[in-house]
Order: sequence, then structure tokens, then C-alpha cells
Amino acid sequence: MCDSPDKTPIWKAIANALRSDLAEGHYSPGEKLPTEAALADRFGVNRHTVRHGLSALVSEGLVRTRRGAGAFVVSTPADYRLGHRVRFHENLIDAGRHPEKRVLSLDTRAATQGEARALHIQVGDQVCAYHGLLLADGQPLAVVLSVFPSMRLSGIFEALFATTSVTQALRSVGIDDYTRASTRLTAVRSTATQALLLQAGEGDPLLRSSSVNQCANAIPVEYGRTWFVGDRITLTLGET
Amino acid sequence: MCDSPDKTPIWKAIANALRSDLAEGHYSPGEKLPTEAALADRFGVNRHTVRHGLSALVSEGLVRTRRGAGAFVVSTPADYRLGHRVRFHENLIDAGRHPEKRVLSLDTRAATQGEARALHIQVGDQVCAYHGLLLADGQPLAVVLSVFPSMRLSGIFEALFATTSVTQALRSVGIDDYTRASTRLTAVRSTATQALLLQAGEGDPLLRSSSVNQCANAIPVEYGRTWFVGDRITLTLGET
DNA sequence: TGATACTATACAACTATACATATATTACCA
DNA sequence: TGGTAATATATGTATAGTTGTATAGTATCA
Repeated sequence: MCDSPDKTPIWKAIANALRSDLAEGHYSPGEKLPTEAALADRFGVNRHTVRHGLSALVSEGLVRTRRGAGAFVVSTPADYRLGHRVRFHENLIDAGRHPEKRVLSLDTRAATQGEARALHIQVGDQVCAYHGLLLADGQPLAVVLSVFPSMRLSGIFEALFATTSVTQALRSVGIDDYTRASTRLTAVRSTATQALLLQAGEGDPLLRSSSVNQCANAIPVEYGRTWFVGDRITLTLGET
Repeated sequence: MCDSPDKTPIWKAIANALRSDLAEGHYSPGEKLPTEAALADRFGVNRHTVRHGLSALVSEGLVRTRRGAGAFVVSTPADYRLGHRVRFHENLIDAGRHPEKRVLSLDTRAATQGEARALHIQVGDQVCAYHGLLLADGQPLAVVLSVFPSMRLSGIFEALFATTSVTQALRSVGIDDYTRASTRLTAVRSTATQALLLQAGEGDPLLRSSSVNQCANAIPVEYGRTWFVGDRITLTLGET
């Protein structure tokens, strides 16, 4: 009966258009955006509507305005390289961003069916589950749920306590190097909890990555699920 | 004038009155109608009754409303000739309209799979991508995404900067003439961004054209995708 | 009694316009 | 060359007007 097509407000559409312009690299950090008047002209709307859209980008930290001067790009959505070797810290530093990891929880429990299949272990085998928040330049970028097979990596729990770096933790339990065995990507809508952690809107689109990392002799050492905020990331495939 | 025990509802009478006003040329295309409040006052009825009548005219395509701005008389759809030679400016001038092009973005990037296939180049080869807005008599008519193979057309980027005319830009890089090699048409619903640029409703039907233009020796020089607002255009096939 | 047509009111979203205020640019002068 | 004032440009703020939407109420007729 009452079907509302949920039309997107004009100001939001403008914010989205500008955001994707930023993501596609039409503007680089420090660069000046067109004036509000020019944007209003381009989109065929009133300047106030443009201002509303811009203020959304400002509150997201993508843009900063200076009265009398203009609107300037603070940061563009992060570029995150997916390939054979995926390292969170390296990737963001390469992109000129300041990476940060925050532990939400860390515990040992029995593996679920999906985790067991991914890690080639038995359902109920002990795993070390790491739940964390990834940030870039202080802004939440993704929530991550990493699962390690405890029996193969004795001491991993304590190692993850000591460092937030997966690479370092694995090294301290004898895994010197690891590579990406598989990555699967889908788009989902954020739950209320995820939205809260990520400082995003409930129902905002997230990029969900499920991946398995393996050590040198092809044995799975980590099964990770990551939910990136769609607006704040651009995934890049292939080597560089 | 006076209340007659007629069966026709008031809103329909209002619609008829306005319709005949339009037919008699009291308002010219693009002109603003009196506000709903003014009309309500003039007809001595409630604003909602006027709205009911106006909405009939809107659904007939005679009138278009813009929130906060008013109701405007719609101009008749432009005829757009599709054939062996397709030229935007020529087409609209022939139809007695005033054509205009607005650049939204212009950049050089790697070709996507679809673009590479259309232009007979390799995925990743550099292309010059032109994103623009086509207008007729000042009203948005279509958004267009044109892709040119940079390697075949050295200097095309600068040429497109200098002129909005594809014909002229191609001529300045040595392509004196080009013809339409293929055209594919489908109908789609507009996205929020497209609707914004086109000043149409979100989800309104668009006519999507994918075309390839080739130069004299049958080498593709442009791959264009155009989204026309359905009710502002009539595509004409064949000669004349 | 119920359905239909219209009225009444309120608020949200967007437009239009004007003006204040901060910044950038330019012209001019010592 | 350097400093200063004038001017233009751009953002910030305020106010009023217009369309879009929701809710509730009233009159009329079958």
C-alpha cells in the first residue's frame, strides 16, 4: 500500500557526486573545489542546497571551507591495494595516510563452521579471534574480524596482545611471511553496531572482504573478514 | 463562473482552465505559472485542490514543477536524428533549438574492459574521458560520457579543452570526418546523480545510447554513452 | 454508513534574495 | 621594490517565499 521509493534528497545527491569525484581523483588534497556558486550552477540548484551537501563532506572530514577563500580538499578516500601481499599498514602509508589499529576484543573460542572451512580445521577447534577497528588519519575506515588457528600458532593470543600488527604477531610465532590465498568481495548495508563503530550512517554501504592468508607452505594462518566504509576507500586490484 | 450543479470536480475544471490557457499561448515554454497559492486565491479554492489540478497537467507532460521554485511550462520534445552521421549541434539547430554543452570533467585514464572492446584497444590503454551535459534551450537534455583512444588521437585532450565540439576536436587532431559505426539503445531508470544533473526525477526513464564513431578507414575514434531524458527527446531513425 | 471531494493546518525541503564578513587580487604610490 | 588601499570574489547568515507531504476535519451524496 504505502510504498515510499525513498528518494534521495538533492543535497545528499550532490554530496555523493562530489564524494565520488574525490574518490576518482578529480581533485587532490589541498586543491580548491569550485565555488559554491559554480557548483550550484553546475547542478542547477540553489547555493544553499550546495552548501548543505558540502557541509556533509566537511563533517566527514573530506573537505574544509575557509570563509572568503573557498572549499579545499582535506583528504581523498583511501586507496587500498589488494593483491598477493596485503598489509594494512604498508598500504596506507604508501597512500600517504596515517594508519592505526584499535583492538575491540580478543579472545579464544571454538571455530564456527565457516571459519573451520576457511582455515582447514575441525569445527570446534580452538581459534584466536581478534576484533578490531582500522583507522586512517584518525577516521574509522573498517571493522575487522580476524581468526587464527590456535593449534597451529601456539602463542598467537599473547602475541596479538603485545602488538596490533598481524605481521609482527605471526612472525613472533614463527610465520615469517604470509600471502593472500583468496579474497572475496561483496557490498552490504551496515548494521547499527557497525555504523556506530565506523561513525557512519546505519544502512550505509560497506565493502565486505573475506580473505584467507596462508604461510609459505600454503597452510592457512588467518581468516579475516573486513567491512570497509564504502565512501572512504577505493580498492585497487592487481600489482603495481 | 458560479457554482453549477455540474458533475465535473473542481480540480478537473481547474486543470481544464489552465490547459486552455496553455493552448491559447498565454504562457510560453519555460515560463513560470502563478504560484499554487495565487491560483488557489484566484479560483477561490484550497491550495490542495489546485495541486490536484496541476498534478494532472504534470502527468500529461505539459507542466513541470520544481520544489521551492514553482511550476513551469514544458517545451515540446526535441527531435534528434540518428543515422550515419550524428552531430549534436547540427541536430538541434535543425530542430530549431539552441544547443549547448557543458563540461563536467575531462581526464585521462586507463580503458575499462567495455571501452577497450568498443574501441578495439587493450584494457589499460590510455583513453581520454569526457563527461558532459547537453542542453537544449537551456534545459538539460542528456548526460554524455565520451571516451577517445589517446594513442590514436594524440592531442585530443587539449583539443577537447579548447572546444566543446567533438567534431572540431577530432578535426584538430587530424580526423576530418567520422561516421556512426554502431548505436545501441535501451531504457533505464535514472540514478540520483543523473536525475540531479538532468533536473529530472529520480528513477525517471532515460534513453541510453551506446555508440561508436569511426573515422574514414573504419577505425573507432570515439565510444560514447548518452543518457537522454525520455520525455524531452524523440529519437528519429533513418534518412531525412 | 461509508466513500468521495474538498478544506484546514502544519511542517519539511528547496529557492530567491540580500547583506555581512573574510580572503585574494589588483592598482597605485612612495 | 614594497606597502597600502580599493575592488572583486567567496563563504556565512538571515529572512521570506514556494512546492511537497502528512494529518485531520467537514460536507455531500449514494
